[in-house]
Amino acid sequence: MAGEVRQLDDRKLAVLRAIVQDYVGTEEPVGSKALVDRHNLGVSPATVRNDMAALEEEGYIHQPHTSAGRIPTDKGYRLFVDKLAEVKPMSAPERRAIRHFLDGAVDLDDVVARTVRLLAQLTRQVAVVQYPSLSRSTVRHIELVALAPAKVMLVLITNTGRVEQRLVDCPGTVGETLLSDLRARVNARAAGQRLPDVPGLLEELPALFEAADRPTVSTVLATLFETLAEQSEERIMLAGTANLTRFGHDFPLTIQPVLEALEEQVVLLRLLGETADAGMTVRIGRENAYEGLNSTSVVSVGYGSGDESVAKLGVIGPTRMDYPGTMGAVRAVARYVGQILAES
Amino acid sequence: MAGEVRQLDDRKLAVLRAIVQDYVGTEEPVGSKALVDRHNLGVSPATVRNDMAALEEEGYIHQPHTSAGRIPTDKGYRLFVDKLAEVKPMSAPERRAIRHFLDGAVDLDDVVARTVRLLAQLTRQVAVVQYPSLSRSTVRHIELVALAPAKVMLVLITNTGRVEQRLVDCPGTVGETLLSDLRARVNARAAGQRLPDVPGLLEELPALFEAADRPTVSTVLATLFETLAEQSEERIMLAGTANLTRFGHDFPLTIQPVLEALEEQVVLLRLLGETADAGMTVRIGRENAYEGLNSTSVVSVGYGSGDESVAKLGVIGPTRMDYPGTMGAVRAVARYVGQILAES
DNA sequence: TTCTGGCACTCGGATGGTCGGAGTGCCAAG
DNA sequence: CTTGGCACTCCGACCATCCGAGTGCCAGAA
Repeated sequence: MAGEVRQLDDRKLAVLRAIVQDYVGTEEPVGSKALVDRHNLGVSPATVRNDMAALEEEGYIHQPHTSAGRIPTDKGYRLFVDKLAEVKPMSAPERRAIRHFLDGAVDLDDVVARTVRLLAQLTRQVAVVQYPSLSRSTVRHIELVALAPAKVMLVLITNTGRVEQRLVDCPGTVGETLLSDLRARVNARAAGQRLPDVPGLLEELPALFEAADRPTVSTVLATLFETLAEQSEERIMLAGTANLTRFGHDFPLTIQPVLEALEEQVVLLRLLGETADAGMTVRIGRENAYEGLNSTSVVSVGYGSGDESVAKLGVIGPTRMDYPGTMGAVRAVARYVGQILAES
Repeated sequence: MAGEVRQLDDRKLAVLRAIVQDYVGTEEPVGSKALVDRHNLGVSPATVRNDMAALEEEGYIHQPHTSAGRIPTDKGYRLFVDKLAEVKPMSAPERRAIRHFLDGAVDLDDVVARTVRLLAQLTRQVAVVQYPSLSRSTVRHIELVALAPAKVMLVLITNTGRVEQRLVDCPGTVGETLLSDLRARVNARAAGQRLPDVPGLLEELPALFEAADRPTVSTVLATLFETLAEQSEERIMLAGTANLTRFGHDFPLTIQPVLEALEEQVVLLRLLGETADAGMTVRIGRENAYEGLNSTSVVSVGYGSGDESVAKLGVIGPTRMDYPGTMGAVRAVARYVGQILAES
């Protein structure tokens, strides 16, 4: 008995899978007849209809009008993603192309720019790439440059290639001796350390200097700490917004909030922030906290130079997207970006 | 006689001006009756109709369908901009708001980001701001940092606050003495100079070093020259794409090419590049070289810290835009950005 | 000569009715 | 439990009609 119930459920799942696949392909509600024609489920349309009724009862699919085909609901897509779909790996030529395209990058900006374009092209959707975040990076070098008697430029270089600079107005004239002394000490302690740990390591540094120099040292360090902490400096790059126009022909109403969301770095950062550190995150329709993205899905994943993720990237598309393909592309790109970062 | 002809022409121009204003306001073809109702031209609809016929004959306006109102053509807008419209100055509160909003910026990225958002908000259109170009800037400081025995990081800081960094792989180990010597000499010659002039000034620098060090010096200099020359590093920031959705309700067909154009930095750079160095440039519809922007107008202007323009900014909107207001906003923002840059 | 009121005409867009077909739900039989 | 049959629903396309805004032109007034 249990076996037969199981059998039934399997078929219902197969029907759901078929509905999702067809709908993603055609963008039109799919009916029972079309289903049996296109997929060789070994049953008749009438049977499929019964299954559909059950699936609808459970909230996995839904019909826009009484006598129309069915459309997957968010819940339906969710089940599809969780249970029915397998991430589609990139083909060998695709992998080569990714590799080749990313290999040409000359600096971090370029890596990010190439990545985001590549992702947009591969998925034909909107791609988002976050710059390696400061908080996960380590210090490669901290440079202090005297620009004027009381002006120092502070340059922070991270292992991910990110460079941040700040102008420091010092309370008094800054001698070259003091500056190189400070530079040496700061680097000795901070180099190789994770950014958030640095303030702790430099805490008693002013005490090591002569009283006269302490204000200057403190000022410089304060600016450094600010720079380290500045989460607001999280940056993001975007590409493929033109793909939004393919979202369906009813879209004028739905494209505007999406574009607005994409302009708000804060929204995007939060979006990516919700990505799990390991594994891929898929947020479908209403699962997105931000209202403007209620009819879109977000596929995101962390990437990093080592095992650890230093930032996130992802794509944003209609809920009716090709999940296996998209997930495959996102995963592959994330992996290669990680490799590139590790090499540089 | 001549006086009477003149009179006629003046009225026709007034009619054209009225048509442009009404059409920009309502987004609907404007008929003769509506015109005389809304503007107090002292004549009857029939007279206006005659003038309209003449204007159409001349190609300044056009009717989409036989029995519809008139719409200005690109040529009509051009005449309007050249002869009939006056740039609308910003009101005092608006100017204060601009000033205040831009004053909060902490670094160059922030200035550009704020500017572009501000411009998008003021004009309710798509805004574009080019980063101060390297070729117009001068060197503030060049820093050399040893990262590894044979790896040097080169950091170029310009007077506009731009920072460029490059990794240099040197042919051999680089001693600290050599590095500081090189740093001192380079800065002594290059500081304060315009970027394109720098290579010339450093040309015989290798000759001043010992033979053993020359390969290293040359390598570093080569990278520096590359960085200086890298026009491709021209960067641009964009905001307000969501405003595209207001372009009219027929827009699905027209929004896509625009979005595509906006994604191509190259297109945008060329667009801004065509801006006259002094004064404001307005390109209307077909006047834009890029095909995707054939139904948009671009208002752009140079900005700079001194009298000289170091970069361009502008907005992109439908040909049916509020030219006086847009031009006013663009001019005002450019002026204030210039001031901000001059101060920092 | 220039402007004006009148008039016939055009044509786009809205309204509403009809019709076909895709798709459904249900039922009775296999 | 599956299947074929059947009645039913209802969307969307198609078509005809109609209304009104707007035009061009003309004859008369200023």
